Amino acid sequence: MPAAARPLIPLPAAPRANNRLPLILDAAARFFGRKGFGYTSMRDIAGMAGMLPGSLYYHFASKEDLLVAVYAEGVRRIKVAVAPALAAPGDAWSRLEGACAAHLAALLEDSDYGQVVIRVRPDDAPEVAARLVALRDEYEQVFAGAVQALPLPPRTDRRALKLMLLGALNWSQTWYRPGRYSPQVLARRFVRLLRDPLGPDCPPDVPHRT
Amino acid sequence: MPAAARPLIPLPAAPRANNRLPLILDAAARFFGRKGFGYTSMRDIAGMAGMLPGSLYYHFASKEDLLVAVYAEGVRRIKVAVAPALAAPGDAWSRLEGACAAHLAALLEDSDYGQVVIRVRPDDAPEVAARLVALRDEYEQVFAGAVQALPLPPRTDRRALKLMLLGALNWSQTWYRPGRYSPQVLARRFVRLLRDPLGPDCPPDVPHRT
DNA sequence: CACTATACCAAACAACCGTTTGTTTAGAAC
DNA sequence: GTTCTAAACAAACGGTTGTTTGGTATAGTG
Repeated sequence: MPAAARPLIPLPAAPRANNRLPLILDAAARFFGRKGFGYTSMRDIAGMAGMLPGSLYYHFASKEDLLVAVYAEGVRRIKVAVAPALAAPGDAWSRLEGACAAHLAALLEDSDYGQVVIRVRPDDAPEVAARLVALRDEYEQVFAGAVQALPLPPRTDRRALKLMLLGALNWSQTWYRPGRYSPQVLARRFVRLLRDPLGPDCPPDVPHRT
Repeated sequence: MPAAARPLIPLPAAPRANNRLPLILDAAARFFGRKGFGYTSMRDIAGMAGMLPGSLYYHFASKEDLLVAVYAEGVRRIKVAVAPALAAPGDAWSRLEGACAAHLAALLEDSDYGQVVIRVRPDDAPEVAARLVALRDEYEQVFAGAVQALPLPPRTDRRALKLMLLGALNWSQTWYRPGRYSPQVLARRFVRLLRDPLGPDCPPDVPHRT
């Protein structure tokens, strides 16, 4: 590449300053996350973004394509939120707890994008269902890694453990109301229920460093 | 009111023999459970019941009222399925396991009614949301009883335990495919993950009677 | 047999849906 | 200043939605 004073090719067309695309994504995320995909109309989204319904189709070919964009951003944000917890110092259990707390925070408090990933079922958008599943799997493998890193008794069903924990976390969206449990407290309770013995064979007074 | 040989008032009108109301409920349950409330049209339901859309309104005043009927029947069936497990002999842990297995079976395999209760969010039908929540709570209290009966270490957060377990069970609807895990196996794995110690402070070789 | 409420059909209603089409505006490039 | 294009507007499209209305066959009762 010879260093020209100015590029011959104008660089994929400089985007305009007042690009309202992120505004559309935000509006879509809000509605998709709170009302669901099927219950949200393009008019809802356009209205919140301050545009007309038809204008959305300049940016996205269809409602389902718009969902994919929001969904992908949601997965990206959850991954970004969870990543530092997975790289934190300490033992594998506390890292898992941190990941759960971050997962919950991204899901329940931080933004609407995370809620979309959990709430919207891929089947709701049949045309792009496969892509949504792939995006979700992408994240779940990250989470599965945290479970894999645990020092567990041999012959423990780690898959069941992952399914159980992730299910409990995701379902919290249906009953969570701000105030009672914070994501941090909830994550600690859940992980502790798994790590510490509850059965009658193991005495409850085993000390733990918290 | 003079005691006549036969009642003067014809007794709330004897229902006709060929009453297709259960057929409507079955069709509605199937669609609500598999596609969701908003994605199901009255024409879908009427078509499967072999009727015209308008005919449904003889039996139900609105789509949301129809949902309430299906939802109530779903809750009833889950309760009926779980009840024997809660009354079974044995310790509280095995009773909880049985309840989880029954809950899962009603949710994943038995019929469409159970799926409706888990899948349909009360907010999807705003007009009757309160009634749906009340119905769901009705069952959850039954389940909470099973958790309450567990012999747990003092200061255990039983509410968190209930939320975690019920969340894990309900979320299974999103990933469950017949074949890999059976409801019985899954319930056993989940309960065992809670009962048995996983943490490093308690040795894994503690024997359990299964 | 006559009567009445039941359980449906047939057809339409207004509202809303996702999407398309043609046109206009605003900013950058030459 | 002209040209080009990104980014919007304005208005409609056909189709589907939940629901209503009016009529009708039928089964059970007196």
